[in-house]
Amino acid sequence: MYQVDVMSRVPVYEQIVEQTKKFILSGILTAGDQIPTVRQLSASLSLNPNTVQKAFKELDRQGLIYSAPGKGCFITANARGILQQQKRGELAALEEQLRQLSMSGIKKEELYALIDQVYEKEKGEKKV
Amino acid sequence: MYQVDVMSRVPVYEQIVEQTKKFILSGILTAGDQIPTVRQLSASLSLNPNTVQKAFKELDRQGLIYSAPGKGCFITANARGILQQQKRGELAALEEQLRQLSMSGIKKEELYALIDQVYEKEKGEKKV
Amino acid sequence: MYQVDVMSRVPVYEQIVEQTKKFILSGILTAGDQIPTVRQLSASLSLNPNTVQKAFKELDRQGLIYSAPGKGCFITANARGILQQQKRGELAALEEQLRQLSMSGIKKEELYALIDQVYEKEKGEKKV
Amino acid sequence: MYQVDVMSRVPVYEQIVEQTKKFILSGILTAGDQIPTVRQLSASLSLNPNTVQKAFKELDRQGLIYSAPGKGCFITANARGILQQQKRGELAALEEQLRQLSMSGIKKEELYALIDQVYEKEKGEKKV
DNA sequence: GTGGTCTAGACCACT
DNA sequence: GTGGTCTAGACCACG
Repeated sequence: MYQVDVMSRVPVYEQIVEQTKKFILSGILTAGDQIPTVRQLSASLSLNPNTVQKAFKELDRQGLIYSAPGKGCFITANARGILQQQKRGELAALEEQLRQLSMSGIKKEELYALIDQVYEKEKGEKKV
Repeated sequence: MYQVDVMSRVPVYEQIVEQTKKFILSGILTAGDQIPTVRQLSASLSLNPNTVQKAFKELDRQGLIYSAPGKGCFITANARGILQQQKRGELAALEEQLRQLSMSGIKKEELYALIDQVYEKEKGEKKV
Repeated sequence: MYQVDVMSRVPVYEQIVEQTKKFILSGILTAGDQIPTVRQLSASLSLNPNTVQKAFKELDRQGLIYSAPGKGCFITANARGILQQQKRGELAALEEQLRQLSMSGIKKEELYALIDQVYEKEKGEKKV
Repeated sequence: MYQVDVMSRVPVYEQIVEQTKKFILSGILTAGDQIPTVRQLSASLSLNPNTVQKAFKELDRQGLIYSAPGKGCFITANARGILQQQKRGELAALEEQLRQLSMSGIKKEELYALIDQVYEKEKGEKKV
């Protein structure tokens, strides 16, 4: 399920955070689901337990998981809602990005096409 | 012209690189133009010359500027072209980003509107 | 293993880069190997950590090593291949060099002999 | 005749020195010939006279030219001989270069071919 | 412990 | 004056 790239310049713990978020957003992990334990994950990814611990602490801080001592970590009830809010907040950053693309000769239509492509696939997945 | 945020998590030298790229892309700096000297910029931004130097070296490495020791640093002939190519290459990353937005309940129409807004402004600037 | 000449006109950090390349090409360092840490190397060569850091960053940039913050720097999987390609690209420069030698009265046969000498030694090493 | 590349990382004055050497070696400039004056060359190359002056000083130092105050600079009688001696001394450096090529999978035969190619052309030029 | 960034200030070569 | 390199030493994030 999880996989990290140690060669990437993005910190390993952040990769775990991002992947967990992706899992929640895409519905692979839903409210109440238990995520792997620190030991399990650190073993399967050959990582230092501290690294995994740090990732989980960050997810906890953002209110996406809660830890039940002795039992494990679980997705919070409103994890998905929190993430959707976060993403909406990132729209501003997207605007700046689009501005630079517009100055790079990328045509409006290319972006339209890209959006359509992503949303079509999304639609298809929902049917499943 | 230049301005940096030392509190940001993104390295100062990288901020300088990004801003220079933005200047090139937007036409503020064009082929042959001299950019500020290391000393000028480090003084005006209250930075250590080494930090600015590091930024310039990175720009040189990417082929966006060339440095003529004893004279200064200048925008290369095809700097803009290189940047446009770079941005085009980043379209793939945008796709993943859009995928996450689509899963966050952001409507296709919101993205269309954002694009239109950016490209309209662009059009206006071109008229000037 | 490493050794630098601070009196040389070629920058120390570049000497480190070149030596590392040589180690990779000769098989002393192979894919996955960890190279000395910044602190180790700077201490053993009596250099400032920054100088070594600069060398490693350059190697990283060329795709010959990757740095895993908190762990160390390692030879990339295709480092050797990249180097072999680089050297092949330098053949053009060799041609100009040979042209000047030919105009300096150096006989063709002297160059043949030099090549044979190098390739004979190479052959000998392969046997070991 | 002369031409410099300000974008190169090799110093401009050194480019002038190298080109002059090349002219001597190839017979374009021979003993007693007058080379351009500092003013002429700095004007035609759009360079600072100091830069040209520095190049000429270096050529003088190496015994390749001598300056007759008020008249100009001239190629010395044994300039060509000095250069041929210099090139011969550089054969050692070539050996190390060849060693690296041999470790890069470049075949002996490729080098033979390169030499033949250069020496054939040389031969042809001599006929003219 | 690791690498990455930054400051402070020096020296050099080049123009 | 310019950029390029280096030392000395600090602080941070990461594992």
